[in-house]
Amino acid sequence: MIFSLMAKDLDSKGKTLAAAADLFRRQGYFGTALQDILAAAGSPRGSLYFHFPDGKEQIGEAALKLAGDANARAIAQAAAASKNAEAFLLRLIRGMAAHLENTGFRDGCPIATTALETAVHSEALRGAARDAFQKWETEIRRGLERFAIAPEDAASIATCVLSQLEGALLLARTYRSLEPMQRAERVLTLLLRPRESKA
Amino acid sequence: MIFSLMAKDLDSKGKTLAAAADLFRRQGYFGTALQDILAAAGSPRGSLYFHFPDGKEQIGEAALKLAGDANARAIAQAAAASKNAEAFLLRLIRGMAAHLENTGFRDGCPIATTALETAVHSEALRGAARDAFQKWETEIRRGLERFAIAPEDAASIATCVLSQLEGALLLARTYRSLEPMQRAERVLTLLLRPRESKA
Amino acid sequence: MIFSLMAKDLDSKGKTLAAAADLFRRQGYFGTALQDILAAAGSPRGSLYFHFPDGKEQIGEAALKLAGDANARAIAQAAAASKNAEAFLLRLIRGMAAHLENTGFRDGCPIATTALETAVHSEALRGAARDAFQKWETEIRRGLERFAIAPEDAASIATCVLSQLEGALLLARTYRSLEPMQRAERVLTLLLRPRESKA
Amino acid sequence: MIFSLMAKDLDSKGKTLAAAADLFRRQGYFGTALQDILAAAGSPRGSLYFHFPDGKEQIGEAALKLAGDANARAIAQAAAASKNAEAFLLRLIRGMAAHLENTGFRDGCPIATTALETAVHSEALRGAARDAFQKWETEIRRGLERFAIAPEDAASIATCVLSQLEGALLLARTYRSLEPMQRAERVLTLLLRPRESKA
DNA sequence: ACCCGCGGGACGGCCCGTTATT
DNA sequence: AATAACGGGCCGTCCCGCGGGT
Repeated sequence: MIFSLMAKDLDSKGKTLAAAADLFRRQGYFGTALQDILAAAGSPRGSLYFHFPDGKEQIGEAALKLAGDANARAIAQAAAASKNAEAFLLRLIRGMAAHLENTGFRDGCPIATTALETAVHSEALRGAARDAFQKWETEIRRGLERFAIAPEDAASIATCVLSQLEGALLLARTYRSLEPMQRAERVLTLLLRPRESKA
Repeated sequence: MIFSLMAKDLDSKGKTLAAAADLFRRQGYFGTALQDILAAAGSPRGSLYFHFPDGKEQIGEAALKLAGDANARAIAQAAAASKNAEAFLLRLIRGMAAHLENTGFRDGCPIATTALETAVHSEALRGAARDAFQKWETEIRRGLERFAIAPEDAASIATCVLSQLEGALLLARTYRSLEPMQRAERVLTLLLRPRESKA
Repeated sequence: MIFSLMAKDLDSKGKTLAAAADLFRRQGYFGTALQDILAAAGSPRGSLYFHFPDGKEQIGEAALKLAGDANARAIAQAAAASKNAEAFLLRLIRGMAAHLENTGFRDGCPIATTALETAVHSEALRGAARDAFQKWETEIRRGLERFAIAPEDAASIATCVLSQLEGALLLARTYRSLEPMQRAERVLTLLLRPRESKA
Repeated sequence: MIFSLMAKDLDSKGKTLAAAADLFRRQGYFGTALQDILAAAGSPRGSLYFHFPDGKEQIGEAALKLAGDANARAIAQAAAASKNAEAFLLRLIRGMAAHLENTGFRDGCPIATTALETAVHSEALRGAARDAFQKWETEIRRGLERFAIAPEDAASIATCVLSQLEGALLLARTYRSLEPMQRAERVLTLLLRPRESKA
């Protein structure tokens, strides 16, 4: 059966992965011990090596991909549920702000911490982080194009939107305050204004 | 003499601190071992706990403060050297982009990595990161006010500018590409436009 | 059919055993992981405990027996192919020297390493090693008796011959040089001289 | 004070080393865990990495050197205490046999096991084992020359003597019997006979 | 009935951040 | 203020059963 297979898969590998993604998001990559992941997932130590023969790095890669894909889907859904570009972007940032607040400022971006930690240490993890960010950018761009943003603008705006979101998340988490998130809304709005003739 | 004192101080404590700040910037807090710092500074092992009785956390705090203050000064100087607000903000981001490129995308923000890593682990380090970011915001705000930006706008714009810079640095480092930095310039320009009536 | 049975057996159990014997010879018992054996034999993991319910120790025992019997047969063949006692012993040591050289000094005695490693750890493996060595001694003794060596001398000489061979193999492997093997030939020759009146 | 310093040194590093040499002799290199060594020496875990920064391999090297040098000295002393060549060689083998018996066949050659185990795994350990064996050969040769053995013969005889000793030790340990040691005496005696004209 | 993918505890060695001694 | 030593804990992986497939 499909369901039992999925359930089975999620009991062993998927559960570990979900726990890993969660912990990497909160504590970062180096700040999370494999022990923590196993304890959170309720998995024994040895089975980990079976599913992830390359060890922690492979878990990190898979966790980044998992979180990246989940977020990409969420972005696409936000676009589909919004009736204009501004609503779309505001939905994104407000969703993040709400999640941040709900977790007591513990759950920030699931990629950023690991990306920064491993930018120099591991090419594989940097690559996984890059893929995740790029997927997000792509989804934001697609969402914008949905609302008739000119394609030549959408890509550039998407990058700025993502930068702003990431920066605001970083500050909000560090300040333990939603103010950076709220102020960031202004930027999102400004970015959607028709670009003036550049002289 | 002031100079000899500084030199002397920089031989023992300051040198260690400079090395720590550098390594934390590139490798993050948990990714940097005390051994690495000692090796980079050429300091002997035992003397570390003479200068920093509270251990690694204290070194981290001091390193964050060092890097934070240095950057705050650089922001103030950028403001002083610019003839209008746009030039000021562009100088900031272009300076960062140049540094990033010059170090092969190794030197990103000296605070962000440690801030994210320790947001949950250490209240002291989160506090030090917060202080650094806030000093930067303050300096950016002051720079903007220098160019007649309305005080009630300057604070908000400063937060957005810092968010955008941080986010762009994160993406640029992860992508190993300056494109996010270049695209971020648009945001900085947009933020300086006179705010329209919000209807 | 005998052949298909052998082939079948050698595909599953015998293949694993052959790989084990090979690896134990080169890397020793503790230096060889079950994983290495499985990888070399191309066998799956779980089937191992079907053939060897007692685990690694049982594999070690079987591998020692396999290598011991093969070598015993080789000794008997060497005796049969030689026309006098000296030729017999020289054939033995030169065969070993050639094999050592052909494998880049990797293939030494297939028993010695495991025998020494497990002399204290496992009574079963020490027993298997003892059986192998004793079979060799017996075959050497028989070979000598074939050439009219007095039975009361043959047993003693056989022990000395085996000791000399083993010691020379050890030194040759450690030195990565055939010189100990060549020098050992002298001992083999001396042992065959008629024993003088010990007066 | 020199003595207290020596005692101090032997309490930390030397004690660990002595325990390591002992355990490697009995259980082999891979069969001995660092934990075993530390437990036997009563040393704490972390100090090991201080004294031996390169880890187990470095301990192995040092232990092989320690045992090798001690044995080389013992050989020289045996030569000095003997009144002819035969007495010298018999003293060697009988001393080893006595030690073997006294330890219940647990203490064999302190080098051989590790030498065979690591012949393929570690170049450093193979080198250390080689050095030890060569020192022994040299001491045996010197001892023989003391008793007017022709220099061109002494080296060759020394190699054969060492081979015979090592092989006999291997068999004796595996058989748990002194017989191979006793029979080896014959070889030592034969080796000292004047070499005949080789025609 | 034979086989094997998957999962499970247990150490193995390494190294980290730290403290007494001097 | 620097050498010497210290436990703790991390990651890897080792050797081993339990259930489903064929």
